[in-house]
Order: sequence, then C-alpha cells, then structure tokens
Amino acid sequence: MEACTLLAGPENMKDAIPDINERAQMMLRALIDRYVLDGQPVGSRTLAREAGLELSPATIRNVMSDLEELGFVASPHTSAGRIPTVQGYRFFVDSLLTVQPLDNIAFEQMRAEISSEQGQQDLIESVTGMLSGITHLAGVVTLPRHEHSLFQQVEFLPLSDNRVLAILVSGDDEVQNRIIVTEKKCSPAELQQASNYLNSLFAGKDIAEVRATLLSEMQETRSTMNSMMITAMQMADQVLDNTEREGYVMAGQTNLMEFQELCNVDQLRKLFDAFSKKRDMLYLLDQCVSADGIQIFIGEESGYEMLDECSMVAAPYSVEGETLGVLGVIGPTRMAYDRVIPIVDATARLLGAALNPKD
Amino acid sequence: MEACTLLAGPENMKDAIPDINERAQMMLRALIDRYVLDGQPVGSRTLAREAGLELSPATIRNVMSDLEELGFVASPHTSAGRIPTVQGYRFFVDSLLTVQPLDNIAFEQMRAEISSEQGQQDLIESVTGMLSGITHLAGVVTLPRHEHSLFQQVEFLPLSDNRVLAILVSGDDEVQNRIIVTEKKCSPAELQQASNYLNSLFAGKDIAEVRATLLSEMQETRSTMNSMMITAMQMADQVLDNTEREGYVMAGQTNLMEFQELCNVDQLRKLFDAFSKKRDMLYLLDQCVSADGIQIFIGEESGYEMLDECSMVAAPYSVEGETLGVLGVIGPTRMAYDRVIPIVDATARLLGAALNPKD
DNA sequence: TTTGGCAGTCTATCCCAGAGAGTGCCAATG
DNA sequence: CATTGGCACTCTCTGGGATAGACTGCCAAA
Repeated sequence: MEACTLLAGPENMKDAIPDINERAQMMLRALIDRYVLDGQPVGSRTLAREAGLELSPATIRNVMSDLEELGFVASPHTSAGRIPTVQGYRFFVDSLLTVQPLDNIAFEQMRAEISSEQGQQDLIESVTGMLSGITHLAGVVTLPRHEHSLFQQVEFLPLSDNRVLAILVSGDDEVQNRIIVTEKKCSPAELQQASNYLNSLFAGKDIAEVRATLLSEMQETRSTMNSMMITAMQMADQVLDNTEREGYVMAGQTNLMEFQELCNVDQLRKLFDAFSKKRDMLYLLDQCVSADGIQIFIGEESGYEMLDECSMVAAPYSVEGETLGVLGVIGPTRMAYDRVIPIVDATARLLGAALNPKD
Repeated sequence: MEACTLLAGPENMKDAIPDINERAQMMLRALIDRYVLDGQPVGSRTLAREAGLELSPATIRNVMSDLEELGFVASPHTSAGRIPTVQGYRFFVDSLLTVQPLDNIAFEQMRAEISSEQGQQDLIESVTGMLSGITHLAGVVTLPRHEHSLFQQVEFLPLSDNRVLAILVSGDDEVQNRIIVTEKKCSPAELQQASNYLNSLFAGKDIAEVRATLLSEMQETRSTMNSMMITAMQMADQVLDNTEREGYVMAGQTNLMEFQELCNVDQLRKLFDAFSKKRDMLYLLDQCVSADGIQIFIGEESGYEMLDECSMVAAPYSVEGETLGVLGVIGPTRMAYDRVIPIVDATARLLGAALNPKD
C-alpha cells in the first residue's frame, strides 16, 4: 500500500536503503531542517507551509505516516508532530545531505586563527576553542600521536646522584624529557658516549622500529656488549617507553547547555562525566583514526549510553599522509550537520597543514 | 530589646562581632549543621527537636528573630524556616567552627595516594581527583610555580637549520624545552661553548635573578662581549622568558550537580563557564597564595558573580617555606566546612611534602 | 524568661477545565 | 488513484481554585 507512494524514482539509486520516493525524501529533509532549528516536533501544517512543495497538510500526513512506518520519524505522542529518529538522521546524512561548501571568508578567518606560529600545545587548544566557537557545540581534539615519527637524537644530562635527564628529539622536532635513575652514577663523558652511540645507531629510524630493535638486541646480544652499551640501551628503552602520550583537549562543553533536550541535570551530569572519562573518550575518538574522512556517530550509534542524545562529527587530521589524531564536535543529535561537517573537515585539513614541519 | 537575649556571655570574647550570647550561637550552629544536610530551610520545630537544647519552638522562634535582625539568618518567605546568610556562615566559620581533626586512617590513605613516585603532572592530577573524590565537591590545584627555583643548567642541541633546542634544568629537576631560532647557524661546538659559559656563570643562582642580570648585562656591556657571548645571552634570555607556566587542574565539577540549589541550567552554565575562564580562576586562586593557611571565600565574598552560590576553601602548598601554588575545593555555600577544611589542609601539606625533592 | 495557643501567611500539590495542536480516517474531487 | 477538506478524537499545556502543610509572629499565661 505504501509501495505506491514510496516507490523509488529512477533518480534514486544511491543505495539499498528502503524504497523511498523523491517527494518523501524532500519531506524528510524539510522536517529535519525544521526540527534542527528549535527541537520542537514538526506538524503537517508547518511542513506544508515551509517545505516548498505545494501540498496540503493531509497529503503530508500520509507521507509522514509512511516515513514513520519505515522508522525514519516518530511522534512523541498522538497529538504532537514528528521528530526524526536516529535512522532518519542516518538516511539524511548518508543520502540526502548536501553540505554547504564553506565560504571563502570564513575559511580564511579559520586559516588565520590556526596559525602555525604558535607552539603545538597552544595550537591544539586554539583549534579546539575555534571548533566550539564556530559551531556552538563542544569541540574536541586529540593530541597528535608521535608513534611513527623518526628518532632524531637523544641526549643525556647528568643530574644529582644517579639521576639522568634524558631528552629525546623526534623527527618533527617534538621534544620529550624524562628523568631516569641509573644503577650506578654515570660521568658526563660516559653519558656523552652513550648518546653518541645511540645517535649513530638509530638516527633517522622510525621510533617504533628503534624500540623493537632495542628489545631484541638487549635480549640476544647482551653478553657481547660492554657495560656502557648496556647502560645506553637501558636508558634508551626507558625514554622510548614514555613516548606515547595520549590525551585530548575539549572546549565549549557549556554550549551544550543551550539545547533544551539536554537540559535536565541528569542528562548533563552523564554527559559531563563522560567528557572527563579519558579512556572512553579516547576509545571513541580512536574509532575515527582509521577512517579516511568525516565520521559521524548519531545518537546511540556511538555505543555509549551517555551520548545517546548526542552526535559526534569527527575527522582525522594528518601530516603527509600520516594520521596524527582526530578532531571533531559533539552536540545534540539535532545539530546542523550540513553546516558542521564542512567546518570539521576544513579544520582537520588546516590543523594538518599547521602541524606540517615543512612550513 | 534583643540586647537581653543576645548579651554576650563572659566566655565570648573572640572578636568584635555583634553581641550574641552562647545560646544563640549554639542555635546558629545547629541551624547550619542541619541546613548543610539537605539545603532545606530549617523551622523552629525541627531545631527544637535536634538542637539538643531543651527549649520549645516558641523560644527558638524568638532567638531566630534576633538572629535574623543581626543578618545571620534569613527566611525565603514568611512561612518557610530560616537559612543561614553569608554573614551567618562567616561568623560560623570564624567563631563557631570546631574542625574535626582528620582521623589517622583517612590521613594515611591520603598519604598513600599522594605518593611522590609519580611525575609532577600526574601528581597534581591525582591530588585534584582525590580532593574532589573525598569531599564530593569540585577540586582544583594550581600548577606549581617555578619562579624562585634555581638555575641548574642549560643545554643547547642543534636541530636542523638555524634552530636550536634549548633545555633548561632548574633546581627542583623541572625541565623545560624551547626551540629557538638563532640568527646564524651555530655549530655544536659553539653551542657547547655557550652552554658552558652560561652554566659556569649562573649555576645555582635564582632564576629571577639570572633574568635580571641577563637583561642589564646585555644592555650595558654589549660592546665588550664577543659574538659567542652575545648569542649565548640572547638564547638564555629566550629560554627564561618561557619560564612562567601557569595553569590549574580541576576535577569533579559534576559533583556540584548533586546539589539542588545549583541545579538549574543557568546557574550551572555560569559556574562551568567560570571554571573554564583560566584568567579569572587563577586570579581568584592567587589571592590565597599570600595567605598563610586555609582561606575561605563564602558566596559573594569571592567577588565573582558566577560563584555567588558557591564557597571556596583553599590553602597554599609549599616546599621548604616557598609557596608554590594553591589547592582547594569549590562547592555550594552550604558545604560541610568542618569536614572539608581539615581535608584541604592535610592535602596541601601532603602535596608540599610530595613535591619536596629531598625525599 | 519561657511557653502554649492561635491566627495569619505563603508554598506546594492536586485536580479540573479549556485551549491548542496535531493526527487518522473518510468521503469527495479532478 | 493521488490529493484534499472535513471532522472526530487524542494528548499536552496552562491557568485557576481549592486544600493541605509548614512556619511565623504575637499574645497571654505560667
């Protein structure tokens, strides 16, 4: 019976989504556009007025009824209008969405704000702030990974007693310090020797590779090494052990308090608790690392109950093809995807560019 | 007329606070104790039952009326009980409060959690988490200052092109990196020479002093210095410029959502916005640096509108007499001061001890 | 000075009715 | 046969009014 109304037109060959004709698609789009504005259920009258189609409310009601049967919209109660379901958003995002390309002025403003002049930490923070500022949602950026960066050099400085300050410089000029405690006191000369040894051996190599080499070398050839070499190896191992620094920066969480549907204290508490659960957030964000472009999690799709009412639009950022991290925004499911997606996309590119040492 | 009821007994000589006799004080204390429990206005009946004094509600009402006239309590409306005012809390905290000394078991648990084994950043974070965990309020700790630490050594490592990695090690083994760009390319030998020069000149001196010396030297004796010395000085200046790192760590903000009186979204928004305003928070916290022990800001006393409904209990922490930072908790004005104060106090001491390099 | 009693006040809650919004169904229409 | 207007029905939201409950303030008595 609905098959008639919703028979796919010849233009709609996008994918194996349930048949839904073009008019119904237009209506779903119109409904979502409208619902995004104020979060109020949309009735047939309103839609008839605003959808652009010259149709009576009664006709709209028929189509809505079909869309409801397909699971794209739902009504909170009999005498309310319809609201999009997660599936509705999903179909909208996958098949109906035409993202507005970012206008040049906005893009240039963003580029200006993401200057590569600042230090990396500051850069990440200003990008996060910018994301939340432009979108009026919560912005989040993971710290860049350095796993696959290249070993450049290591230096050891003697501190008091048996403690040595190890400094690791990696390919992208990232510097990491670590204080390590050696078994016996090392003289400055010995330390110099150790660092020379390591630098000559490993300079330019991938850090992950260096670690692997170290581990196997230390086990296999221990007997043939002199004590200086062993000490050097041990120290290097300790430095590299520290290499994977994880974390993320968030901003604009309070923007989410603007949205009626998130505005009860229980909901907010869950949400903010979730934001401070480092592990979970990183896990969620890491799911986007492997993807190529924009990733969108709508409502329960994220698999985290506390984000049920929220969506995340995220994109990995990378330098020279190497993905370093993920950035994105978190907001209510009824966010303006068409506006947010190009912003996240552009930000990811700009951050990648700003982090590129070749500037 | 109230003078009779409230005439100060001979025991009450603490300070120049309006006369208030011992019975009235007991009642104020009882009222606050009770109000802290659930945040509901306390009526004369309840107080008669719970205050321990064998008095009828009518008598209590008389005393309450006097306390109200003095500005220590107020009633939201005619037929509600009384709630403490800011002045009421202030008098309570200054004159009535007997802090419960922390029991040994709890103290030892805290000591165990604040182990000096971890890195400084981790330490600060775990202390913040602990504060909020124990008190069920929001915990905040400023990062330790290093202004008055001693110059220990500086090293320069050549990177590509004209860039040099400068590493500054200060007295407490804090390490700071900075990449500086030199006017001309420096050879490793030159860099070594420069660092030797600076280290021999400044080792063991106060960093602030070193900066001052550098500034004047560079202006006065420029002509008599050779170029290596100038370069060294310039580089040192750039490194030290970076020395003052400011910030703070918060945790448990969501704990505040448990409290009815903070649970409207506007209030929460203001509060959380305030928490993310770095400048303001630091300014507020810095007011405690100069004080010797526990500082308590009740409600509007903080001078920040967004914290009107909140109190802060804070204490500076220090190593060897040198105050490095401030830690404390933020919660609703009706917090259990008697319980919170010793916790903040102990935490400040423990953190100071954990940061002491002499361990 | 303390106390019991009493009138008065204010809030919170519940209930109810009416308005408003929107749906679903049906019969008429082009 | 898709579309439309009409109509009955449902459900929420709002405001008014009544009631119960919690206190206070005052007064007179102990």
